[in-house]
Amino acid sequence: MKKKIAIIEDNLELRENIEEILELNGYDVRAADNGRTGVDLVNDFLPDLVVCDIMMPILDGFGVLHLLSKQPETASIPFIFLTAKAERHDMRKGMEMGADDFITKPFDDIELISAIESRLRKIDLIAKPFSNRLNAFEELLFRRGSLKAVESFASSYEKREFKKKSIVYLEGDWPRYLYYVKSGKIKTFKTNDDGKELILNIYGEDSFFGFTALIKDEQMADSAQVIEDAELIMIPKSEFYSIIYGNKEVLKKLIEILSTDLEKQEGQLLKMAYNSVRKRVADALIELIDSYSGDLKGKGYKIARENIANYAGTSLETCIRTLSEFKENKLIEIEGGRIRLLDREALVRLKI
Amino acid sequence: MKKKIAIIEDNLELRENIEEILELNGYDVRAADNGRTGVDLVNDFLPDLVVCDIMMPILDGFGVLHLLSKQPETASIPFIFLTAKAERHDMRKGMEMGADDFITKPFDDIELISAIESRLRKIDLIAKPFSNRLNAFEELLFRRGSLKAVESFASSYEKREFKKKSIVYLEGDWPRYLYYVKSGKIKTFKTNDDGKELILNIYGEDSFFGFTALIKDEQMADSAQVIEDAELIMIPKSEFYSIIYGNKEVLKKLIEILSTDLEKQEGQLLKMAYNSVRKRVADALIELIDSYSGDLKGKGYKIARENIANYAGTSLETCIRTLSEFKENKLIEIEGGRIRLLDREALVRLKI
DNA sequence: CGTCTGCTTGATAATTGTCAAGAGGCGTGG
DNA sequence: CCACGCCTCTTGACAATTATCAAGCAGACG
Repeated sequence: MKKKIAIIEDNLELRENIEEILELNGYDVRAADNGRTGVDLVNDFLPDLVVCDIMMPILDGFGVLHLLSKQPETASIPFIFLTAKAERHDMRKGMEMGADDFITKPFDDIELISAIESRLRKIDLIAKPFSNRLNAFEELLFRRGSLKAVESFASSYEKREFKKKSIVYLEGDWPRYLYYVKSGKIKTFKTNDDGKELILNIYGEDSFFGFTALIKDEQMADSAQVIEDAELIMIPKSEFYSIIYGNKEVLKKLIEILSTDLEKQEGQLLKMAYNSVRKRVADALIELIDSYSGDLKGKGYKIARENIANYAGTSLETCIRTLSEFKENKLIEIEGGRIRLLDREALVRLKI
Repeated sequence: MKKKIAIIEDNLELRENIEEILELNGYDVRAADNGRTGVDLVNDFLPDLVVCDIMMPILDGFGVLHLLSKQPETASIPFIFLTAKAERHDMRKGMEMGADDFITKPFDDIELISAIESRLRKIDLIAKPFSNRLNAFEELLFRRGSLKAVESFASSYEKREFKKKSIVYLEGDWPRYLYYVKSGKIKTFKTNDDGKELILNIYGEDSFFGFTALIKDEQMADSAQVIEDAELIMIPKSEFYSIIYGNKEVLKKLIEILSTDLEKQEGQLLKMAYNSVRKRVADALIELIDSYSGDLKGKGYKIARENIANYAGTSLETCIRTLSEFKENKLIEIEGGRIRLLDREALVRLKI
């Protein structure tokens, strides 16, 4: 599908000129001739990018940017200013307000197109739907090489294989890497004074872990252990910082990820406080099986009882007893230690 | 104390000129004459701001910025590029890499100083120590007016008074404001299917709440209720977005805040799973009393038992029984319903 | 003065953890 | 190939913890 671009420019000649250039380059273009109609156009057209003059009658470029950045639907549309020769003052103001780029008049076709393409390419990397929680982030990390921003960016990161049960890091370690799971499964957990373990997360293929400690540059607050032979890509701390702090879009994504996690954990907390063991075990089972998705569906899942117990925050024996109950109630089936769901819905909706 | 500025510039005349200007303006200035020594200088001197030429032999300005942004200690030092006339290409590249401003040669004293001061002022707002979790963020929000970025920024937000027990918002509402507590106390909580309530947070004077839902623009995941007559300042959604998304520094702060919260909640989860009611009640009591800090120290704190119970995730009666135990053990004192800590340390360190 | 609300204690039942012991599977070394 | 030890899974018995229902008491308030 054609990319949509909105142009806001009061000068007729210039406006038509830009429209023509962009249409020739295969974009779907609409234009407005002042700030106010421009804002309406953007709200209506929801373009992939806005090119906007700064000096305009009625509502100037800054006003347009301000209005658009107030609405979540339009806040993240890339915004390129047109400015009559680089006025530092304007530039500074625009940057502070969140403009993405500047094109100074007069400009030629190539300049215009290259500025637009560079910006669209960049937004493409991060605008992917948020289905797999870290997809966008990942793309940004791994495709970054192709943007050849700086030569010294190592194109390949360290890759290591970890055997089942081996420790990736321990609570209290200083963070040195961001980890990306290429294959296998990792659990992160915390241990209390009595040595009881609570699993916080299970990371399967294609996910990142270990960034909270990196962000704060503090000791790890949890431990990570392999529960299925894994291959991890380790992105060094320094790379992580330059990726994170260099780019506003990555920061935004990261904020979304963190607040999603936060909400999820609030839910967990409520469950842990008041749900019966029965419900907690059911939830843990569902969560674990989902994170094992695509394994051995026919035969059922081989999941260590201890992991279920530690995820549900209960003792091993109680957990096993509850599983036996589920078995009697025909909710699950156990065969050779492998668990198969018979009535997933009932497990999810469990009343008591 | 004098602000420290590092200058990296290969041209002798220009370098000495800048040094002189800045020293006359009361800064503590050091200079390096190429990129490599410049990086060493910054690592050593840890300035409040770096002014750096782009075109230099040995290691150019981009290289310097890249190296500095890899190290957490130097990643957030404001970075101003000197560039020979606004080359759009360089500017774009620099912005992508995280430069904060550009000064184009030739420039006069006023330009240089104003760029530096504007940047330092901005960083000052957010660089405050992170003692009260949201102080920095707050400053940014409320002082923003003084930066007079855009006239249309309303200088005063809606302010409302809430009586004890009144509801600020309910789980499932759509977010419309970011809330700032000017006085009083608010609790946020979730309710499970049986109607049991778990308190997630207590917000006292000078703190913000309600932003997770705003960030994701989704329905509220918790409810908020007043537990002590409160005065709330309500920052409309649209303002929130333009503040958040317009500024990289705010984004960074927000990430820190979120990951701190996330870590704290992981700890909570562990406690909720395995700690005895005794420990949970002790923790809840400490947390609540801390959030009531500065109230009526001498007489003890008037805290509803129900709130302690809901924070600890236990039944009201059990909570009261546990408090009675604490009283017998001389850990606390209860007089006219007011609770006073006698042995805070013992409560914190409680074994069983 | 009555009524309401919040705090406290008692009795009892339900839930969950702990200790103990046995069954079955799996790999290893003889 | 088999026996052995080790590990995980499972069940039983019992004790400890915690919730629930019920009732009384004190202070606040109209």
